[in-house]
Formats: sequence, C-alpha cells, structure tokens
Amino acid sequence: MSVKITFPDGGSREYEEKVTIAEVAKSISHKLAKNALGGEVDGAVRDLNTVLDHDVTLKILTWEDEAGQRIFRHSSSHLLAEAVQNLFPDTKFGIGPAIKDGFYYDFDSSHVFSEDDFPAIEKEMARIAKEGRPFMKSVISRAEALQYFADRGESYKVELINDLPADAEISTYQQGGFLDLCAGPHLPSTEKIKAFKLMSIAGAYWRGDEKNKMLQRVYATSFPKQAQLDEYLALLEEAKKRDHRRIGQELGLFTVMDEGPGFPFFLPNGMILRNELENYWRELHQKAGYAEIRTPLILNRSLWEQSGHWDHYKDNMYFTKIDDVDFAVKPMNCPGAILVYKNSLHSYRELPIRMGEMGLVHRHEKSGALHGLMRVRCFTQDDAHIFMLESQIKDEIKSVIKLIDEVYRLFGFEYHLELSTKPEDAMGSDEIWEAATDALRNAMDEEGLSYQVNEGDGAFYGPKIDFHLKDCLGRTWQCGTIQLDFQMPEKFDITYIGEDGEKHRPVMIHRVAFGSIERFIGILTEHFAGAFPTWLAPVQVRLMSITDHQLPYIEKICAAMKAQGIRAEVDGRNEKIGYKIRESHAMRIPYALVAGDKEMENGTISLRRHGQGDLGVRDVNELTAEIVAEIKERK
RNA sequence: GCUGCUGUGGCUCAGCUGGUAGAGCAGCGCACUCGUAAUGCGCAGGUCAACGGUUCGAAUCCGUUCAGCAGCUCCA
Repeated sequence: MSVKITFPDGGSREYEEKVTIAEVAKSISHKLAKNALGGEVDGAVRDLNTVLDHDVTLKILTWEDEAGQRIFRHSSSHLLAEAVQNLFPDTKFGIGPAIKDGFYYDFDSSHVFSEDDFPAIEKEMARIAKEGRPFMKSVISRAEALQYFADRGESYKVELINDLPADAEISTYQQGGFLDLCAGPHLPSTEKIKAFKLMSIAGAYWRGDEKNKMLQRVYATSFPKQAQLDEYLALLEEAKKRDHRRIGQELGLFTVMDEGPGFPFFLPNGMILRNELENYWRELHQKAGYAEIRTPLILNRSLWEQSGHWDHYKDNMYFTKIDDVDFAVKPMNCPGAILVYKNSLHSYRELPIRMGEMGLVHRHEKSGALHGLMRVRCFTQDDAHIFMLESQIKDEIKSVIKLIDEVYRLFGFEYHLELSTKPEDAMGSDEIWEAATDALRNAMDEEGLSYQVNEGDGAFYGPKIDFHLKDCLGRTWQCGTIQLDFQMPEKFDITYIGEDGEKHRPVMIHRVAFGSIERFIGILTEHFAGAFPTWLAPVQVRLMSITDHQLPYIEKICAAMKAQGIRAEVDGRNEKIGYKIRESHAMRIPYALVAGDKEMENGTISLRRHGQGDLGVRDVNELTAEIVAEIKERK
C-alpha cells in the first residue's frame, strides 16, 4: 500500500509503505531532518514520529514555524518539570505550556522557589537534555489516568482529567522518570534542547482564578542554539533601555513618588509633550466636528447611583463628603457629559452631537497592578461622547475608527483590535446588547478589519472595540476604545425632539483615541525610545559654541528661533564641544547646532541631527525655516 | 489584593558571615578658551524607606508597615 504525501508548495512524494514524519523529512534532505521539530498533518500538529499510513498533506515544522517553536518550548517545559521533580520530589505539578518567547511550569511545592535555585535546576535540565531521553506517548483510559495521578497525589492533574470532555483521547508523555498528562505533540527527544534559561518566578493562581491556591510559576525560555538564546537576552537588555519609566527619569518627563502611588507627577519636559499632544488632539477634533467641554472632578453620589456606577463600579471609585453629603471623584466622564447634553433641548437636526472632553478620572487600581504611566490611579482620557440617531450609528462608528487610525498612523503605531461582549455584571437586556454588539461588528467587517473577540469583557453599559498598542517588551496595552451604549440614555432619560415633534431616545458612543494621555505617553516614549519627533520633543534645538567667544552669536540665533516658535536653548557652559554634544545626544534633542569662529564669520551653523550625526554646515535662515516646517507638519 | 524579589546621598550602584558608610555621574568652586559622544583639580552632599525588636553594638539579623520590580487576578 503506497502513501502519497502532499506538501504546502503543491509538490508531493510517494512512499511504498507507511512512513513517519521524521522519515519523510530525512528523505527530502539531511538538513530538514536535522531541523524538523514536528509536522502539521492535514492541519493538525503532530509528533515527528507520527506514522503516516494514508494519503495526507504534510507541512514539516521547524524553528521557522511558530508551531515548531511551540513544540520545542512545550517539550522544554517537561524538561524543566522533570528537573524540578528530581530536585524537589514532593512537588505537585500544575500546567506547563509554551508561551510567546518561552514557556512556564506551575508548581505546588513545600519548597519556596527563588532565583537562587535556578543554577541547580538548569544544571539538572542540562544533564537530562544531554542524556537524550525520548518523549514517549501513551494513550490511556480515563480510569487508568485518574488512578495513576491520584496514586501519586497529583491532585491538579486529576482535576484536569475530570474536566476533559467525555470523548477526549487521554494521553501521557514520558521522558526519563517524568510522566505528564499531555496532549502533545513533543520533540522526539530531550537532546534537541540545547539552550535554555530560567527567567523569573512568580505566583499564579491555579486556573487563573483568584479563589484558588496560588502556585509557583517558573518562567523560562529555550532555543535550539546557544547563539539564539544570547541574541534573545541581548534584545531584552535593549528593550529595557526603552522602558518609559527609565526614559521618563532620564529626560525629566514625569515621576511617581511614594506620596502618591499611581498618581504621576508631570515634570516640565513631560508637560511640553502633553500639551503638544493636546494641541494636536484639539485641532484634529475640531476638524472632525467635535465640540469640547469640561465637567467637574467631583459630583454628587446620586448621579453615580443613577448612572449605575454605584452598583457596578463602586470598588474602583474614591469617595468624599461635602457638608455631610456623599460625593464621588469621577472614574468616567460620561455622566458629566450627559448632564451637559441635558442642559438644553435638542432637535434631531443637531444630531450627531459630538462632545469631547480631556477628562481627568480617578480609579482605584490594586497596588500590584500599577505600572509607570501605563497603569495609574488617575489619568486623563481624551474622551468624547457622541449622541446620535439609531440610523447614524454605523457611520459614526466607522468615522471614529478612521479617526483613531489616523492618530496611530501619525506615530507609526501598529495595533490590533478586540471586540468585547456582554459581561456577567451588565445592565440591560440581551436583545439590546446583541444589537449593539452587531453594530460594532458590522462596522469593523465593512471596513475589512480583523479583530479578536473577548467574550464577557465589555463595559457594564455596553460592548466595545478596543485598540491595543505594544510596549517595548511586546506587552499590549489598551489605548483607544469605542463603546456603544443604549443604557445611559435610558438611565438619564435623555431625549431629542424628532421630525414628528415627539421626544425620542438618542444612542450614545463613548470613545477615546489616545485612551489615556498618560498611557499614550508611555507607549510613545517606548516606541521612539525617547527620541521623539521634533514637534513633540521637549527641547527641539540646542545651540552650542566651541568657545564662549561665539556665545553672543548663538544667543542671537536662539532668540530668533524662539521667536518663530522653536523650542531652542543655548548650552553656554564652559565645556568642550564633545561634552555638550554627548549630553544633547543623551537628552535625545533632535537638533544640535554648533558654531565656531568659521560659522560666526559666514552666518552659518554646523548641523548635527540626533541619530544621523554631523551633517555639515548650513545657512541659519534656511535651516530655521526647515525646522519650522517640520514642526508644523508634525513629521 | 496575592506570590517572589528589591529599597544605601538628585541618579546609577559597592558595602563578605553585625563593629556607628564608599565610588562614578549630576551639583558647586577654581583653572583651562578648547571644532563634533566625558579637560583637570578641589568642595559639598546620606536619620542606609519607616517603625519596632534581638544585641555591648544593626545599613547588615527578626517582625510590621510603606513603596518599587516581575508575574497572577483585574482593567484606559
């Protein structure tokens, strides 16, 4: 019986009898056989020693494939687990999956793991890896599996088995003395795992549930070659240098002090950035037909009861009393915006009404969740509320999507979209939620946008589209969001007068583009590694002289540049030019302009651009005009 | 909030198993007037996060609290 194997490129090979994936790889090339980690058989990922006994399509997986990396890292996690079992025999095992950039394993052990244990564990892993123990798969019955793991006190595995669907194939993989409940696939043997490193240790709730016991999670990574591991570690070091908390300190952008955990202080340079972003925001929104309002930080408790925040958001809010009456510090801007809407009567002719607000909101975040500017307890939302007819929903959502995209494109951000649906603790009927969710979904579909769906992650008053941006380590943060809301208009009984002269109920959109100015500045800082585009740079031009003989000359140029709106300053210190240049580079100042006697005589200046080095001598007026244009165009 | 780790002059960090603190950068002063990533010399600056305990003696050991870091949970 011959077997025909078809490959992704459309080519195929015939084998006289059944073959394993490894044998197929070997028959193609020696190199492929060496690099093969697994195979994708008719779309399903399989072990390399899977026997192919009928015609199939096959993709041989190597390190180049994400699925190949997952197999490699997953097997690495079993290697880690075996080492831990050998060194700390009373350890019970949770789960040990591959993740982006590595893998982890969750342990429950009387031993409290610390980084001091890492060398010993790594040494044991190396010993096992070198032995080249094969990963052996067995398919066993549910009863056998339960018996085996129950006998060994592996209560977490027992729980996992009990939760497997009735028709699930239950399999185990064993390498050396370690047998784990596992669906696979795995590498043929531990010997392929040449380079690995334990990275960190952290607590993690069993099954991600706060109510469960916290296990000890060991994070690690692995690669087929030591050079790849070294490269990865170097990359991590580089990423750390982009950390906005570090750059924020270096450039004097912001700081967080013990006196206000989660309440950032903005320093003069950070305020320049903020104000530039706000100026841009106002320009953009004015063009897009938004009005701007500002509502109070503190409002009466009854308002928050009416909005539903009291019932659904109380744990995240701060409260205060004024003359014995309860007030709350706003965690969101919407109730204030609705009061503004209600302040006057509205005709259908006015809709949609787009009301923007740079609103400072306070939310109580758990202490462990705080993170630089990314996660804080008070932040400024570049908020807007759109009041509209039902017939305007789709167009408004689309234009908000376009607006946010325009903002992110200006900075060159890549982002991904998520659609969050009705949470458990929601207001309103399923039907209304269904309609609102469909409206968001349709708008994205019609724009041809791809998105992932987060079931149950919506706001309590409506579903939302979230825009996620990446930080220096690839962690994603929600920035922009578009939320469609049928609830608040109902709760606050807001109306417009229709064509028929009767009162009707408008629909609301809540949306932010930056998300929070604070978080956005964090993302921006990491994206540019502190080297902001000129229009955002706190200092745009620094002028320096070779000796103090040229000081009056550059001071005059500086004054002229300032008069044209350039943030220019003179470094008049009695230091060598190399020293001044070094510092202006460290401060990521876009333009360093140097004048010696030659420049002074010719009315020129020597130009040095951040990241580009010395660019030669330029005419002062011409260069000034160029910088002004660059700032104006926000290039 | 939970688990682990950390907390020394403005910043970055030394300080082995307990014997009342040290460097570099930044700052200030003096000299040098210099051509594209650190000129030299000098000076000043610290209740070692806070509180309590052990000890003849604590930055160092123990406890509590606060803050930070990584992750979990939660979310712009």
